[in-house]
Amino acid sequence: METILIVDDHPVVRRGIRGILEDIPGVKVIGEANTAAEALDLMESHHPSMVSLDITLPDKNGIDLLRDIRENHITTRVIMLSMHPEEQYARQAFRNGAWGYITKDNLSDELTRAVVRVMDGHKYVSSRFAESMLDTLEHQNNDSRMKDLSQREYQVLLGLAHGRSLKEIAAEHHISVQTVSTYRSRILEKLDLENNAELVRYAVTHKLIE
Amino acid sequence: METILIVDDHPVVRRGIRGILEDIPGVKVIGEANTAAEALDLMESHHPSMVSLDITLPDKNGIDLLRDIRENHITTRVIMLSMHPEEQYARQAFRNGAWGYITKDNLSDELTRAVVRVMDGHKYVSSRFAESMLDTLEHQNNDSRMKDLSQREYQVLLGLAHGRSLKEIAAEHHISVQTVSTYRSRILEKLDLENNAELVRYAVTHKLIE
DNA sequence: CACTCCTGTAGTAATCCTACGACAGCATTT
DNA sequence: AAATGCTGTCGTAGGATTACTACAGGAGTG
Repeated sequence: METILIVDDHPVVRRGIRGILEDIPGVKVIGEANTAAEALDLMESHHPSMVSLDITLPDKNGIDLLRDIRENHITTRVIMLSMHPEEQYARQAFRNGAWGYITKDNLSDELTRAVVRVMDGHKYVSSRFAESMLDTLEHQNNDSRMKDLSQREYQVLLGLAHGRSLKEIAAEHHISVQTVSTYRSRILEKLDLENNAELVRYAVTHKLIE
Repeated sequence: METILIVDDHPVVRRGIRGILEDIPGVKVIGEANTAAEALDLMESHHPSMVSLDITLPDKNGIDLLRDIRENHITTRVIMLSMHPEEQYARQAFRNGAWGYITKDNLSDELTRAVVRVMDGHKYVSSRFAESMLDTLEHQNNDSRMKDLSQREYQVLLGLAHGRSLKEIAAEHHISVQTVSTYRSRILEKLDLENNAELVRYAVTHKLIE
């Protein structure tokens, strides 16, 4: 019996996921968490064999939580769910030990497939993502600058592109405003941009937002 | 019997919403659409009395769809769902005849409340918005249409979108930095934008730059 | 004509942002 | 092993930006 913990801050989504998972034979949902803290608590008490983890959580970045989980619960397999096909996150997810990465686009189909695959000990990547990964590999000439951003830098890039202030971004990631500002400088440097306006344009043309 | 059409491009979310709605006595979900086109088709064939409509759809902006629905199905009441609490959308939604606006944050609770309220002929706004709504309505009594930008404002819009600093723009036009800042404020107000990032995006999508 | 809206303009004070410098822990290279 | 480079993290200080407030002249309206 596979025991699964659902981590997502949107109750509707949790409900949807629970429904999907409970239709899979041999699977039991043992709990739902809507924050990283709650998730860790529940992991401590229930030791689920699998976790369905959203990348965006209120108190912590999903990737960070993934790392925490990997540290203390090595056997637990994590499937990351993302609302958007942001490739950068997918790579980071796998780099940090995720077993699956799917976007919520066509979750109903994919989640089942992913869980079944992972139950059998395989890794799972959505076909959609596989394609875009190929794409990326092919087109890396022009776009390779992106991959050089560190995780933090990427987070800040997204935040700024979305119009969040340094202060907000800092709070979101629990770091100081100055740190965020440093990342911003490094982003501009690495991507050869001059100012925030160019940064936003960069994000738009590279489909990181909208 | 209230007949409801669910419009959302994320199957999980649809599933969650369907579950919630089907728990309300007197409610029947008569279909699910994941694109605007599909939604209009289903409306044509089923004439639902209510629509649960996501603001972001693949083929069309939710607000636009809302407008279409209002044009051809005046009696159908629409409740808008949004993933994020972007107030400007809420305003637009009501301006375009929505009956309810809720964020998916705490959807399970709110959706039921909203549907029940709307079934009874009331409008529904999550309390979270109530305040900012009032604010806006007050402002909009006098003026609801979006006026054009003045010459100066347009110049500043272009300058900012190009990434020039207030200082540079001020020098360029021989006016003080504060004046430029005032124009900026008026631009944000008039175009219903929140910050410079949105301003840049606006300029990009309206082809004012690049 | 009186009234209101829009536009151009700017000051003040409170914040915000940014450039720079620092430093420690890794990873990679030599 | 020593050197180098990248990453994550901050502090300081001063310039930049912002929200507010203000006011005058012109346009449009009842």
